[in-house]
Amino acid sequence: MTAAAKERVWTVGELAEDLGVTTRTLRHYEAEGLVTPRRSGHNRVYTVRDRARLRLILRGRRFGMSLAECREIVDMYDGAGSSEQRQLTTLLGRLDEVAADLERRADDLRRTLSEVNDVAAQCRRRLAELG
Amino acid sequence: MTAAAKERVWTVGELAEDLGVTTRTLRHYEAEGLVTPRRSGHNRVYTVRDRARLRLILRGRRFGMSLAECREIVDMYDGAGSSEQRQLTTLLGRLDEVAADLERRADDLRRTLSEVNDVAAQCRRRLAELG
DNA sequence: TTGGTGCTTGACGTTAACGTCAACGTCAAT
DNA sequence: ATTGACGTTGACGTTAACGTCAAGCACCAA
Repeated sequence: MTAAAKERVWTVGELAEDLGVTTRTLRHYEAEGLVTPRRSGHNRVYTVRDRARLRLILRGRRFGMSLAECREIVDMYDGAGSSEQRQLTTLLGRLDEVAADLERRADDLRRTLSEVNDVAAQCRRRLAELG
Repeated sequence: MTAAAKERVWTVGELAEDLGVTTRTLRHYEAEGLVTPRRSGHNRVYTVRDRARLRLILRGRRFGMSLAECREIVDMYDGAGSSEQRQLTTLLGRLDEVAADLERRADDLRRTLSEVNDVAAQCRRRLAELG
C-alpha cells in the first residue's frame, strides 16, 4: 500500500505567492493545458506534483522557452513511463532533438556570458590604470 | 595610419539573407536603436561592425534575451573604452549584474538539459527491456 | 447582516517582436 | 519606355503571454 500521506496542497493564491507569479499566470497556464489542478467544488487545488510541473515550466521560461515548448517537455516527462515500443521510440527521437536544441542555446548563452566577463575584465584594467 | 581597407558592406536584403532573418527584422532593430547603419543616399549600408552587433543580438535572442536587454549589452560593449572613471565604475557594476543574471539562466538551462537527458536515458532502458 | 477576503469565470487591454500590405522611388535590362 | 528587382517609409495586423477589470459566489468575523 502506498501510505495515504496527506500531501500538502495549495490554493491558487498560495501557490502563486510560493512561485512568485500572479494567479492570472497560473490560470493562464491551465487554460493552455500546462497544468490541470484538481477541484474542490469550484476551487482549484494544486498538488505537490502540479507545483513540480510549474517549477519546471517557470525555469524553462527564464531562458527563453515558449509555453508550447514547456508543455511539450513536461508532457514528455510523463510519457516516458509508456510500455509501447512505438511510443517510446518517437518520444526518444523528440527528446534527442530537444536536447540538441538546448545545447545550442546553452552554447549561445555561454559565449555571451564569456564576452560579458571579458568586457568587465577590460573595465577593471582601465580602472586600475586610472587609479 | 589605419589603412583604408575597403571593408565589405551589405544592403538590407543581403544582410538579412546572411543572418537568416527578414529585412523587416533589421529595420525593426534599427527603429529600436539596436543598430544604426549608414546611408548611401536613401538606402541602408551595413558595415562589418553592424553585422557583428546584429550577430550578438540574434545570439542573445536565441536564449531568451529581450531586445532591450540585447541593446543594453551591445551598448555596454561600446562604453567599455571610456576614459571616465565614473562611467567605468557604473558600467562595471552593471556588467557584473548582467553576468550574474546570465549565470542563473545558464544554470536553469543546464538543469533542464540534464533532466531531458535523464528522461531520454530512461526511455532507452525501457526500450532495451522491451527489445 | 454586513463586511472583508479569496475564490470563480468571462472579457477586453497591453506589450514585444515582428508580419504584411500599400504606395512610392530607382536603377539596370529588355 | 516599360518591366522587374530591390530599396524606402508608413501604417495596420498578428501572436504570445499575460494584465486588468467586472460581476458574482462562499465563508468567516464583527
